[in-house]
Amino acid sequence: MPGRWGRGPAKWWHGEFRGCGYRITIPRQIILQVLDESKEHLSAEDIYLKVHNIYPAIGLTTVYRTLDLLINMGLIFKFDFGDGRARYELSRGPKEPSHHHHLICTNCGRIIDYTDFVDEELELLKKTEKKLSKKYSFEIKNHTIQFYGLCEKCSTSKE
Amino acid sequence: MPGRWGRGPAKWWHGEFRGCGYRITIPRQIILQVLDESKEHLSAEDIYLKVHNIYPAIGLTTVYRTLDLLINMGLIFKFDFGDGRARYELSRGPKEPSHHHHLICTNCGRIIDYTDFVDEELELLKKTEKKLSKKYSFEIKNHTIQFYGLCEKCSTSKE
DNA sequence: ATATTAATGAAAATAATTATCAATAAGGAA
DNA sequence: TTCCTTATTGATAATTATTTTCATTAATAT
Ligand SMILES: [Mn+2]
Ligand SMILES: [Mn+2]
Ligand SMILES: [Zn+2]
Ligand SMILES: [Zn+2]
Repeated sequence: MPGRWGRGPAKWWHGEFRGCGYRITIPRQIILQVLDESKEHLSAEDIYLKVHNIYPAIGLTTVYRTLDLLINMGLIFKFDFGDGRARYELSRGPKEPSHHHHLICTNCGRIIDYTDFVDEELELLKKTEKKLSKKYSFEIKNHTIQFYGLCEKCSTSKE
Repeated sequence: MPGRWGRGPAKWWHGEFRGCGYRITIPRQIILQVLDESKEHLSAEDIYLKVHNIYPAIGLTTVYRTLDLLINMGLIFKFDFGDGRARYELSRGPKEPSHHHHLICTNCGRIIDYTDFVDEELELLKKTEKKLSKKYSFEIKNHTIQFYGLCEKCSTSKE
């Protein structure tokens, strides 16, 4: 069954791979597909299981290796939300620029993506980065902002 | 040699322990002492080794257990800077309120504490927290802000 | 189609953290 | 102080996420 995988229209990230001399393999394509289709914050094992449904030959090692590669290429971000495993998400889709921050419930682990910034916030962030860059001679590439606390459910159930 | 440890003036956190019904033990006192005396971001093993110099009977398990306790009491913060081990620091000393953010070099792992906020930053942060609390019914307890990039050394050595 | 070699996956190795459990010592009562 | 209760400890074993190894496979250029 030739063409079972990878024969569709070239994806937006093919160029990125080619430019770096990396091969476009079936595992890599499906891992990216899984990341693209999920709105959650997937762990390596989550990804492994999802890929496994589509391509059972996948190995967990390959998932880790590919995630590492994607991080270095800047295509995904790696997060630690305190549950003992790393979690990953696409840094930017072809669609919307998905920059956002996180609200993390320290009781149940729920994660809320927070995207509705105000101009004021973005402006100040830019200004702060500039200030820090100069003062510490630090070349800032990106940032994370996380708010910890109790989600609605956990907050009310604790009274 | 009675009074070898723990006979000095009562520390600021003794009340916190008593209030929770926790016992004030030698390991706990020395772990807090080590955290208090260090300006670095110590890992559990770092702490274990430092405590071991003062109190060789210490066990690594106790370090982990105590750190967990201190986190739950709100006396320390736990951070992940991406080097595979958690790092800890006192959340507030008796001296200065030490709230700060971090610059993290993704090349050499250097961590820079950043404390020189502007009023504008603090104000906006407060405002943002209030907005998020309301919109997502999320009870915000604290936050982390981390900037990733290249430190001076790594930035220049890469040209 | 063939050659080259990057990429893969099974398995073993690592390393941080957690669980177990008998021994110890903190803190209250006498 | 001395004794009692039980929270705390530390040695050890267990767990678990991630890495390393290495022989096999498959993506790409020719
Ligand atoms: Mn997110
Ligand atoms: Mn710090
Ligand atoms: Zn919750
Ligand atoms: Zn550096």
